[in-house]
Amino acid sequence: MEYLPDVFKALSNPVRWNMLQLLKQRPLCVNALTCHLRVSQPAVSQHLKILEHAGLVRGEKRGLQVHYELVPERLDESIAALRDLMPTK
Amino acid sequence: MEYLPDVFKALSNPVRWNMLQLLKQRPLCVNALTCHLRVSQPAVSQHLKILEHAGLVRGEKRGLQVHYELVPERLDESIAALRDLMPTK
DNA sequence: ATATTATATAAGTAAATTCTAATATACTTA
DNA sequence: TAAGTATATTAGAATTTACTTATATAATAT
Repeated sequence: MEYLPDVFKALSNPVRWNMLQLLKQRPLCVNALTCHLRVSQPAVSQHLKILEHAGLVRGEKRGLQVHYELVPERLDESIAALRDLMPTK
Repeated sequence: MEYLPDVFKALSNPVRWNMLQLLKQRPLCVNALTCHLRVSQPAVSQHLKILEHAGLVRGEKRGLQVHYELVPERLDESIAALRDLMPTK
């Protein structure tokens, strides 16, 4: 559970939060994500790297494109960590 | 839900995470928190300010001391936000 | 009133974050 | 092979974070 601050750090940026919202429905390629956000393509790649390192998304190469999708397991672990913080158990 | 990145930013620091773990059981005053952590008292006060601004803790003055405690409602909201991100619903 | 104790604020600094512009890499197609 | 497209990486600048030291504020006690 030592990676938790990394996960929350990944979640703490508004651009990355928007990216996760976009990925919530379906996987998207870098270009599609870039079109929906107000930052450059390199910025999107950099944010994806942070999210991937935190284990929150996963990229799969498909021809020229890389399709990124959420990793629900990591979200589950984050939820569990927050729930563990609750005083009333 | 616009404050969410602030909440996750508050959660993303290891010192603050430790503080929340310490507050999980019972309220603690600033000095007690400082004794358990490796940073100075002013640093603890500054971290508490960030946690309080994020709505994750609340301080109550009791004589000379200020007792800080978790705010479970905000934790609940954060959990709900993460759950809302889950693809399989 | 003065001293003591607990906490908060201010000022300054080193390191981390986040962006853009430029460039590199990888794959596909003519 | 050469050109085009999608993504990643690099370098550098502006901003934010997180700390320490010094000081201020507030409450209590002598």
